[in-house]
Amino acid sequence: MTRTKRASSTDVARLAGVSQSAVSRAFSAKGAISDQLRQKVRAAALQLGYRPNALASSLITNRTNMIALMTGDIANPHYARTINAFSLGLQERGLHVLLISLVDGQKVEDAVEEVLRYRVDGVIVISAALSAEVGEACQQVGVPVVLYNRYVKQPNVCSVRIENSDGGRRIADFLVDEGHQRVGFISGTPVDPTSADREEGFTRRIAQRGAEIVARVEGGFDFDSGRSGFAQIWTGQRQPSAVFCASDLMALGALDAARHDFGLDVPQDVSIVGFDDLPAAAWPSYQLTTIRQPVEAMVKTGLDLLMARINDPSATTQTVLIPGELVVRSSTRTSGAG
Amino acid sequence: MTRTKRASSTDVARLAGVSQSAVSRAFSAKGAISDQLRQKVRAAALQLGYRPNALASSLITNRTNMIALMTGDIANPHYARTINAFSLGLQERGLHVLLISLVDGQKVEDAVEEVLRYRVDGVIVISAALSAEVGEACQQVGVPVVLYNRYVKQPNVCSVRIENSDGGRRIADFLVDEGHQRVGFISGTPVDPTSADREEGFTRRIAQRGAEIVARVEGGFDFDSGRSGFAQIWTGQRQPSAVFCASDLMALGALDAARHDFGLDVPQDVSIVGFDDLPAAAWPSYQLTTIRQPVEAMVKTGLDLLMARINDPSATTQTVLIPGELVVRSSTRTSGAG
DNA sequence: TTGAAAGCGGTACCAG
DNA sequence: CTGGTACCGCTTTCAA
Repeated sequence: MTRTKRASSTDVARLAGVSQSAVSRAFSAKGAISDQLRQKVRAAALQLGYRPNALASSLITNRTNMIALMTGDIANPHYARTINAFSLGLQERGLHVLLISLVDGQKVEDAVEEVLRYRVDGVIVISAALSAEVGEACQQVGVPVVLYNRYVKQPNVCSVRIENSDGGRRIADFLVDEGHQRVGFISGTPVDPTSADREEGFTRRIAQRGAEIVARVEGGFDFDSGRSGFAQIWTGQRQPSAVFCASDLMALGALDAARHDFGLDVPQDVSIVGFDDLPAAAWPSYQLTTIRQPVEAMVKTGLDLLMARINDPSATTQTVLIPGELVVRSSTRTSGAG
Repeated sequence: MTRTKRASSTDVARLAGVSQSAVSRAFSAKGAISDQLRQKVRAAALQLGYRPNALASSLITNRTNMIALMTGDIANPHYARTINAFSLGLQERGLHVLLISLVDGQKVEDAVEEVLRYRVDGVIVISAALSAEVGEACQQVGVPVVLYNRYVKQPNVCSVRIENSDGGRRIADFLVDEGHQRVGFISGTPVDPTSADREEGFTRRIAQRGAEIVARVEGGFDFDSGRSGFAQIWTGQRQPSAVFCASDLMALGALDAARHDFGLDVPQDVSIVGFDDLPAAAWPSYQLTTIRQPVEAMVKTGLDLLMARINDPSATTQTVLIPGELVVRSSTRTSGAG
């Protein structure tokens, strides 16, 4: 019984002996229709395996109930949990997710162009890769955009992000408080403002406190770059007593490098700090000191901003900054003095 | 200049002084149209910020170029990398991803129902949660389905999966070869056939080889259940010399429990084996012996199956079994004898 | 409440 | 190659 063509509202109407309007009303929540008629329609629909075509209706309602989620590498656990939270949150709100993975070399504009063809009701940008062009293009066609942990000097684009600079500052304070005077830093992808901001706050405060950054290497936010970054630092001219990595994943790599590639004792020989508070940061093997990103809260905020704009496109745009929380575990030395 | 209404092909046609058909052709790859006309149309389109409405065209072409990806917990690294691979592969093929996260309590049928409204060209099921109903519903409306690491006794549904039973068998052989006689097992979610198959192959072969399963606990595929599962095993009546966990994530938890909660030496005191070969399995802290799932190859196969069915719905359905590969690292003891 | 008819934004067939 | 026209499946006035 393979049917090559799906039943349409016309088919249902014919079978039920009612008008097409009746079918439409039977499936719409606020349709003014008698129970009796609705029953009849539903029965016919069931018999034909009819399901309303959401795309056809979008044509007239101007709502697709689809939101584009533009992301970077999903395999990166930080993105993974963010996507997960957004995906669940959107579904709870009755929206569907059009997932776009930005590939490294890919032209961002093309991806946006593509998405706009699908008439999504909104766009959420999580990726590290894009920014201004997107806001531009979407704004022109009136599609609300929310930037997650990104920002752009553009008006009319909402964003939520963690206080990166402040996070870096807290880590600097913490390390100096614990007696560190020579520290190192492993950055994320060079172009990423997230990494830059964390570094800025860190660097500035380290200097203010009279400590010194004796090594800095460029990483790429992934495990391996943390591992090789640490190696580069440790084999360099001056060895720091603590290394701050711009992301947890890199910190895990750095920690493993310290322990397993160099046979060091962490935190006695060197302290390691990350940023994000991934689940793995709490695993017994790592016990990483880090800045916690309250993902749930951030995602909720992002969704609220998006929904607000969708429901009222003229609503003022907002930028919400969310403070991180220093989570001290045992990858960092605690000074005897307290 | 915020426009509340987007330009349509009619608008472009009017501005360019051409027919609507011309606009359509100008944006379709195989449109028989002169370069000159195309230029003119494109210019007008650019001026109006026009983009073809993919949804409207789907109405007539019966193709949306959207594929539903139904998944479980994205935060689980195993799912994350699978989704990543599918997402990239689909994009390469010019398809878009409608991402559906199955929530635990959620009725699967509802999710499918929802997806079918969007007229996706195909469905890929990665989740642990669903199976038969989906195939049923989709098949009735002629939407190709591919099951990833799932199966169902249903005809007309394609699937790819790793040889779970065989993987369990190989691990049993490996452990016995290395001199283990008393082993333990931590399962995944009880209802999951993936876990059951791995266990079946493992258990049977362990018995065949004259070794013994001295402990078995139920886990849930996550880190914590591996950790607590190991604790349960180790504090039980008889301690095994090796524990096989139905997934890597659980194995990492078990390994951490052994080392950090019980102060054991892995692999001297106890060997730990997982299944999946997550990136983390290769991290220096873990060095987990496991069965590698060739994710890229499996996903490619899944996509090929899906595309074949989309292009020819009458194509015969296939089930592809892909063998896993035993990856021996240092979480397992190597017998001196070799 | 119910039905008829006019589109929503495109595509495809047809004649020229 | 180009334009006219019917129609995809649904929602939404507007009358009845």
